[in-house]
Amino acid sequence: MAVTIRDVARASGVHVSTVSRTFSAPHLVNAETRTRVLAVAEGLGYRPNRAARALTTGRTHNLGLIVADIANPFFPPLIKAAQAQARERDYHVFVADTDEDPLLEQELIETLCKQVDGVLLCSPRLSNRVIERLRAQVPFVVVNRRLKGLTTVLMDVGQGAGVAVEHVAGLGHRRMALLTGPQSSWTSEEMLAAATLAAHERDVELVVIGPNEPTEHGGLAAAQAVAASGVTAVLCYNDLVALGLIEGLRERGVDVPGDVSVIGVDDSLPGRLSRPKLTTITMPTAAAGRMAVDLLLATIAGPDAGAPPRTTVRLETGLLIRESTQRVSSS
Amino acid sequence: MAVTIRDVARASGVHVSTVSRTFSAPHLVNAETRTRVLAVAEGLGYRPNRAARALTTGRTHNLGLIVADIANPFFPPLIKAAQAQARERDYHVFVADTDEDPLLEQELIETLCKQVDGVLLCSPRLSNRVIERLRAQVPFVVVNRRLKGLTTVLMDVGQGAGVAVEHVAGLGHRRMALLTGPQSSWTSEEMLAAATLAAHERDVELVVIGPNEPTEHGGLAAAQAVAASGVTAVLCYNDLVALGLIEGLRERGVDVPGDVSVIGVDDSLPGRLSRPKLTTITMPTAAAGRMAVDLLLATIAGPDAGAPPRTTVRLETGLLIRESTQRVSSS
DNA sequence: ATGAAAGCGCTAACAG
DNA sequence: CTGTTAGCGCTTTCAT
Repeated sequence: MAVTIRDVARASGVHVSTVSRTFSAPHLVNAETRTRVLAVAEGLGYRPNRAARALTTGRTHNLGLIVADIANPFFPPLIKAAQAQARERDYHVFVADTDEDPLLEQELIETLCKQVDGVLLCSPRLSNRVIERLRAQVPFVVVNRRLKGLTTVLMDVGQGAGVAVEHVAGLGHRRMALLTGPQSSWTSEEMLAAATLAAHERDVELVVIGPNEPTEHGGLAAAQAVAASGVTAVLCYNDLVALGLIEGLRERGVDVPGDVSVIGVDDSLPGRLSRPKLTTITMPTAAAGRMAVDLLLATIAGPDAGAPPRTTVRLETGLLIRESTQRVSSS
Repeated sequence: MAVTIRDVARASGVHVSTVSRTFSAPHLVNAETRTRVLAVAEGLGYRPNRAARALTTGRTHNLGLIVADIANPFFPPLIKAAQAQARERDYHVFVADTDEDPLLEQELIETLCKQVDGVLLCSPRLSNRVIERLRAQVPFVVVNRRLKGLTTVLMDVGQGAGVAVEHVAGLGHRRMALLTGPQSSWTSEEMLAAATLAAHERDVELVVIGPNEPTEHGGLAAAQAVAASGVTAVLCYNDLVALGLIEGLRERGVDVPGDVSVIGVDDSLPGRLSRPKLTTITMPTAAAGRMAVDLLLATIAGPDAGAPPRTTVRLETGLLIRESTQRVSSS
């Protein structure tokens, strides 16, 4: 077995509780004793057993991070940032992929919750009812979904969508399409609402096409409808859809941005590396990940720690203009 | 507090040990009692506390997964697969990103190891010496690095590189470059060795350029050297480097694949969606993730479980020919 | 087949 | 400031 607190106690001639204090409340122990114990612990290669500690403190110092699809390029930067922030705060994080399956998501939360102090739910597919029930078991912070009474981090894609429509209108486009995402997506709803409003204001006609699968296949499949719609600009649910659409349009002899301007959402790696470089709405995924972790930790600490119990943080998005949008051709 | 085994015992009128058995050794308990206990547990929403269980059994049912960079598109499919496989086996997984920092990697392993039954090390940056020392603390399985006496999952990129050189030679190229990766990368060394051999056999001149940063920036930065080298084909450390290179060449008026053919490694999403579609060596990342988890679990179970203690699994790679390679122009 | 009791590694009052 | 004493939730002999 590994070296325990008991070994350290014996080797340094003090009681276990003193060793314990040395690690969890150093100020309560004599400086001399402390350094001695520390030295012995170091020498023995002692590492506190967090699971055992959790048993008495009720704090595991672990977080759960649940996402729909790790392989979706939107998530890795978020996971990376959340994980880094957690480590900074001395927390480890379980990462789980639900494969877009609500039942699996629920099962995961339930088995995980005994082992974590809180759970980060990213773009959850679970029904509000279930989330409501689960939150009694473990603190939640939700990313990119609006949920009454829960701490939430939102990336304000609506704002970005508005700016995108402005951009397109400014380039002279009068007729544009919006490729929506999955039915249950909060992001998609936000985009729809904001784009509708902005289009109306700028007197741009908006054609809504969807729902679409949130992948390149979704975009590819929508190319037919886009080509037939006669629009000269398209705002897509995400970069993947945009990239798939561009591919589909190309197959039909429609040039981007020559004939049609295309805008994505996420500023994902594929969009940055594609040709033409994708104009896209930037999502503050890393900031959202860090923020979500801090809010979760604050929630865990409890209201006594001066943390606002239920907050909704709205992070700004931006429009990154690259090569896939251009002035409408004067044909 | 949450509902414990004690609550279930009280509510179903049996002793805690019986409840415990109901979950961990069902066959040792009377069928009638078992169903009753199960029903009560279900009704109370009882979930065993894995951390507490770990304290007595020594098995946490958790795995650690350590990668250099979650945001590198090579890793997400591997993480996803490993995580899914682990869940299948009733294991949860901690995911940690080392930011390519060996010290952080070591620290992570040391704090994690008390909470996991084993660790999956993906493309570790740690020195062999340190790994050697750490393996005493916790079972390891290493992905994409050759390590004496450790269970290892290798993706045979050397084989793929050989095929790639064949492909290029078959297209009439007589002079090609290899953009290597980071100094410490096993993958890079394998590619170098195999490409050198294959080039020699096919009487192709091989120019080695590197080391390069394993990102699009690395490729971009190498474009100058590639353009100056006068090669007509380039095999790159990974897709990102290839994509960066293509971008850099384009800026210099060099067309891909018109003037230069480019091959990447990974079959990552950006390569699939870029233009021209990248010819690439496919890496069996998902299979490697699943395999690594199963080998790790076997290692944990111990040699008594009939598992080969130290295996080296070599997974085949392939060449996916798309649009970034073509017959050498007869100029 | 079930109960009793001890203990996993650690923390948390409570004494002293 | 340090030692004593209980447990945290669960498994595991050992009895019964």
